Amino acid sequence: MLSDVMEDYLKAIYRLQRETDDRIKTSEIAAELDVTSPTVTSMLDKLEERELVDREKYRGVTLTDEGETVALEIVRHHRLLEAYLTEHLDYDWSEVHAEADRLEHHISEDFEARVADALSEPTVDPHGSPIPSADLEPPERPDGESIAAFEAGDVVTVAEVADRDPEVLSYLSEHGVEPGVELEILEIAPFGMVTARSSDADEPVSLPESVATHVWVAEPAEPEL
Amino acid sequence: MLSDVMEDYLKAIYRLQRETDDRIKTSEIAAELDVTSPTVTSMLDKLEERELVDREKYRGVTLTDEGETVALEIVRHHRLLEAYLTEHLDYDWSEVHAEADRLEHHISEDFEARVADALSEPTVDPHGSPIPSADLEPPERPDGESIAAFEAGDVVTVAEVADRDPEVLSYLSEHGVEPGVELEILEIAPFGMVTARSSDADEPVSLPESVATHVWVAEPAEPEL
DNA sequence: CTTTAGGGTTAGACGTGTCTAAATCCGGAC
DNA sequence: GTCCGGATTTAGACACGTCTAACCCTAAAG
Repeated sequence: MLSDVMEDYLKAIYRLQRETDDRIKTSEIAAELDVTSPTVTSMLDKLEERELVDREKYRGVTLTDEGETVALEIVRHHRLLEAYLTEHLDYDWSEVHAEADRLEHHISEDFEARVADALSEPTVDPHGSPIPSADLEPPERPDGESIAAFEAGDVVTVAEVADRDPEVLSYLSEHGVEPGVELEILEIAPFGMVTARSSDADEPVSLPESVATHVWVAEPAEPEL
Repeated sequence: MLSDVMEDYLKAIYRLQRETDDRIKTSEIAAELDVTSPTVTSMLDKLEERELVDREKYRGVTLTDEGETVALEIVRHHRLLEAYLTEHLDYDWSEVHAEADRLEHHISEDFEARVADALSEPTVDPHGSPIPSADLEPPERPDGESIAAFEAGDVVTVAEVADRDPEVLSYLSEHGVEPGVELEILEIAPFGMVTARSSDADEPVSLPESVATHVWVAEPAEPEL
């Protein structure tokens, strides 16, 4: 049996691994979870002991298959909960993250199944992030691009908004930037700020680079399913 | 901020207080929570420190008003969750206790409000237990009687089934003993076993005293609401 | 009033997860 | 090839919640 905290570390490593594709360093995990480096080191000792991570001292960790499975289970819980909260309890997609973070460790397999069933086995959460399937097979990396990679004049469809800050999300929500909308890129400023017009808003919206890189678009020739 | 564990102690004391109406002894709490007496003593130190319980060393505790409010909040969470799970996620009333026990500490006030709203502010949970109101005022003790207090020939309406063992509950459920049904008392055996016929089952059912005392009936002349 | 059985509390330990301070390692700069 | 700065790990402490063993209080029996 794993503690909630261990699950949080595995989830954090999983997320970082998705982003960087490299060994994950102590300090990255520390930043992600808002703890100090020695705390991370001691937890990595325990996770290595349990063969949930592969470790090279001083050079970071990667998840073992078993560690990845645990992480996927938590991510599945998290995203199913987010989807359920928006669909059935009237939450806005910008609000669900914190609630899901608190509940994800405490639901039973039975609960998970009933929620998945109530939602007809959804494949993406309200942010457009893929929900791991019930068998917890590692999903394909669905490679899209951030809107920061496009140019003025391009028109793209938002697939995923990969931010977790509710302030940012609620701003995006209010300005028509959410999964499914079309965005016409109006300008990419030299310092990375993206200005775009949403099919879902009257006024254009400008996003600093740090936010724009979290707004993802599926590959160009992706037909609607 | 209180820990989950502290909340569990307060909930346990609250429940015991409802039953016995007396100072609650260390050993009772220990039995309720399945921990040892010294563990309870040290937790009582902390709860007293925070003025959540009134304590007389060697003679037990009672909840302070503040402690009772915390307990009511947890009980409200628990019972709302039970109601929600049966109403919206297709759980049987005999299965919901364990799930609610795990979730009750981890839902936000917002979540609580949305669930209550989705259920239209319910006043009883699926076991017939009263759900504390949102203002957390201590509810009246709704004094009913256990079916063990009746005699052969009496016909009563089940108001509450105050057991938490899922095995017992599922047995009762299968034999037609649940809140709302009518029970014709057929026999009270000398050792306390109650045999009754449910309006909701073909065969009579016999309940040992330990179970029968958990099946409650509202006061005699209670009109249906 | 005294004794005593049984429950309550104290003492001391342990595992978890966290911290700060100190020591140590790695890798890039020169 | 050596050195140094920044990151990592080690060392040691602490709060929490739990335990066992030992001690002590209360209340009931006589």
